[in-house]
Amino acid sequence: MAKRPADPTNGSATAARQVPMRDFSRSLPMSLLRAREAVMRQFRPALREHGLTEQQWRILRALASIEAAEVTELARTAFLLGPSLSRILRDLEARNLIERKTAKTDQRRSMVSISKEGVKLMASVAPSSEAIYAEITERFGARKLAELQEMLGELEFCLASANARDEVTDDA
Amino acid sequence: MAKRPADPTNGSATAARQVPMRDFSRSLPMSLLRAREAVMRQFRPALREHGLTEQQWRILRALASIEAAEVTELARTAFLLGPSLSRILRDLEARNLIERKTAKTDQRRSMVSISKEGVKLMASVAPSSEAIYAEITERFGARKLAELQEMLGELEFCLASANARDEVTDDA
DNA sequence: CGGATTCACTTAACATGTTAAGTATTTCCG
DNA sequence: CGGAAATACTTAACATGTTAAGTGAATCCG
Repeated sequence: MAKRPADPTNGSATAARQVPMRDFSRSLPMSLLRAREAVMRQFRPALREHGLTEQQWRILRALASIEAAEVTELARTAFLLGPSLSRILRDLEARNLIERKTAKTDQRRSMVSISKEGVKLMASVAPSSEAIYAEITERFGARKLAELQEMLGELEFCLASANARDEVTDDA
Repeated sequence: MAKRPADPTNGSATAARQVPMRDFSRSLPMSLLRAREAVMRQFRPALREHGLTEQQWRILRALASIEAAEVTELARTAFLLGPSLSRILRDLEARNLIERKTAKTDQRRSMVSISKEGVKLMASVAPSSEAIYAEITERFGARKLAELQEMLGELEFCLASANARDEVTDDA
């Protein structure tokens, strides 16, 4: 097994047709997607062993660091859309990994927090998670990793402002 | 609107509980996820105008550059899993954007190619797609973009070999 | 006060991601 | 030749991504 990137079908012999365009495999979205997938492939097995998906793990991690949070705030922190979060919270609550109670001052808001069981589960996963992260850091190089994260942050930032401009154009 | 990263709830006042761990928002998977999302957010509206999802667009692009391909080959090129690709091809075929015919030498294989309509659709989307890519390049800087892609490629590469090792360990 | 808005979610609906199982075909090999 | 194993998909099942619509509670204002 273990397919290498050296397969004949992807050779350079495929002439561009009508639309030149950047070589597909080198587009930025593809690069980001593949890099992320390569990283997550390292983590998924460990999470799976504990019955957690990547997103559930994100939520638990977020909750563990901020004590309690409203759903909207949690969505922003864990970078999930509302509907996804709604479903996942329902499931995590059913598994007793989180707790919810509606805020007293505002009945619309619901405060989410990690449960004792949730903390315990986190504690059991964290070591392997950290080990995997450490291995990635070692393989790729700590300095390069920091550089990469820096660049990713800049990319995000300079595209975020592009959206703000769109909002201005919207008020026609 | 246009929420800035400066919200009080994420302040530095939240003491770590029991599991220190890296600050959540700075984990590599999150950085990659957010960067990619920032990029795709630029493209999605244009694709949507033409009734295409990101994945459908990936497939059309891949097909346009390689003439005809087997499903497995296409999956590798467009970086999609088999089941996803199966569904999408079914839909694209129903919309007459692609064509399929089983290979003569091997009845299991099916050769996929882009249809005349598919080419036409691509031609109508490509300009705005290229324009968006150009704007991203300008905002972020062409040189930095190249550097970023280089690093992403390296990351992918050095993690790919990690899997090969796992396979060796599997044969117990 | 009270209807219109806004807000904080939740549901719904459809598309994809992910893993496992199923199907048909081909190849291996005894 | 013929059954076991491998191959190339496809289906199934469940979880998430994404957009739109729905619901109940708070707020704005007239």
